[in-house]
Amino acid sequence: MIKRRIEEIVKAAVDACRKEGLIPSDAAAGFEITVPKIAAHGDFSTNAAMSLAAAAAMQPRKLAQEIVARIPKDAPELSGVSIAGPGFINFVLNPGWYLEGLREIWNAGAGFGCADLGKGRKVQVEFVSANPTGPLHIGHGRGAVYGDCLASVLKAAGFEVTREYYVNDAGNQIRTLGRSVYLRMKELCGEKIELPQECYQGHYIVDIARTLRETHGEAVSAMDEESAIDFLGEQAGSMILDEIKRDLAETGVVHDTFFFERELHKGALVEKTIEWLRERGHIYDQEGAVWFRSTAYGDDKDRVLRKGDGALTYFASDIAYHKEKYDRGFDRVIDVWGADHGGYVARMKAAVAAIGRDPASFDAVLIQLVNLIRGGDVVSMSTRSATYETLEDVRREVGRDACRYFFLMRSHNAQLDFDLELAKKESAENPVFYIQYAHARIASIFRKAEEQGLSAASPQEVDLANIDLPEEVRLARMLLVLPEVIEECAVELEPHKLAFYMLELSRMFQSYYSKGRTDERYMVLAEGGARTAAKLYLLKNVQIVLQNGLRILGITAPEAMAREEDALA
RNA sequence: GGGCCCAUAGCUCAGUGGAUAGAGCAUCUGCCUUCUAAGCAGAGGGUCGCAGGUUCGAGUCCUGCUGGGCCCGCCA
Repeated sequence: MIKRRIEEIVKAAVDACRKEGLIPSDAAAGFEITVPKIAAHGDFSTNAAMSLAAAAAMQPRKLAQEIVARIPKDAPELSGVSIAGPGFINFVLNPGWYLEGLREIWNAGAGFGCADLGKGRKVQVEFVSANPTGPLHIGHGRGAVYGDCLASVLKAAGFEVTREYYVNDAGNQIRTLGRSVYLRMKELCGEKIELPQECYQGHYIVDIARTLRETHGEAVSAMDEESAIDFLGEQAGSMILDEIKRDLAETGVVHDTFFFERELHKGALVEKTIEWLRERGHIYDQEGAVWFRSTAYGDDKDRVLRKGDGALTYFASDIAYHKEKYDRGFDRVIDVWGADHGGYVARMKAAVAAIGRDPASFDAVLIQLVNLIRGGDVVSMSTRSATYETLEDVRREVGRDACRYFFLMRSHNAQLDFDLELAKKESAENPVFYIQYAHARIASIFRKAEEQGLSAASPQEVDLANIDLPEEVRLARMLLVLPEVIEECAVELEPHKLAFYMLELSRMFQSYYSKGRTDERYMVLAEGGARTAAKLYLLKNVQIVLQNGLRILGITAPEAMAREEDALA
């Protein structure tokens, strides 16, 4: 990684200063390597002289001179080092070094971009986890795509990742589902019913009732009401879960494991966990209820695990579930929740601490709301009524690729305006289209090249001197940044940065490509000799990076952009 | 009343304690005989919500305020 190399160079120079007593050996080593906003300031910059000036009792610029003096003049990576402003040390890289770096992309191919941040540690990403009581809405969709992409990013960053879906199949909601189906079934039999407000109102309940009536009608009519409701809840829940799985699969989201709350109860794991906590002093009884002392770990109030009526709370199951996660051997646990669960973070962190795990190994990521925009207006969404926008509707309308990209193109902790019209546009305004178009253009050039009997030079035979246009060097440099972007996404749990990177890279390529229209030096297939082979070599690397980035985002990399009229023909 | 999130160009948003705060859309001006113009180049447009503080340096960190979203149950 380029940045790391610069860091090593600066560190060596700073250490040399230390050895000579210019900087006290106990001074904090803190300095940063950054990319200046302004190109004229070079490719990389460090604040080392400024941050160490106080400890060295020197003027920053003076110290900068001392540091620069200890950087080898003949470092192959560098073509220039200068001191600027209040004491920045700026580095201009040797363009040839970037171009040499392309070899790394070519050789790694689909593996380029991977980093070793995770060092094989096991991380579980739990996401979606919607109760199987109805179809997924767009809020679930955002969480699903975020969680999936985060998992891919973590995998690329060197973690061993498991995608998990937690199914609440034991609570009241499943009973309510059972009751809703039960009533609809009676209605189908010609009875006049009244559907209570807390029941699920959607039409899908009627469909499920009809199916279950056909398959299990007789059995159900033989049951008493209570067992019928239980039975129907279980059946309907499993049918809906199948639908959710299909819906997710069509969105490109596939979980490795499904964990059922029922399993916890079967093994009496919730009770066992409460006892486990009790033995360690985290539990007390008060007013007939069993309490968890979460305030001991920073929660603002203690929480009930077993209610006065003897029933376990949802939170009790959650603790048992999370204990079970760690017992399965995960070094790190990430939960992806909707923003409305913000109030649960503190108690869950407390629970992780109480079960003897490092709270820092647990992250609850909150995904903010999605506003659907159609024609400039917010399409309002109400969760309880049957009128909310489903993930499936949106995906069918805009397509899977656009759907995913739009969910990923904003930081998860900011609300997202999802513009349906924009997502459908086939023009540069639509970022998904634009990125895919960049990939398709490259594919098209390669098709043309093949027709002309041309192909990319291999790293062994390419003459890098033929890649000499400033835009080409910039492109090469941009390509080499991918591993750093992925690391950043993984550290900050923010895959949207990859989405932005992809857009920026696409712009860079599209701009370069377009110059070929007016300036032959930029035209890839212009002269057909070693120069063309070198340009194709560069383009091949651009294509690899586009493909790898798109793969992590879960978006297809098309060989050609089919016009709508072509598709119809 | 308390907690979490958000506030940056007309609009949608990037922005790692660094130097002159950036994109896209929209507006205006150019560019098609060429590898896909489904595109490209350029111009204008800013009190980074407000007020303090921390320091060599703050859009970024801290405090207070204003405005908006979500949440605050022995619900799930």
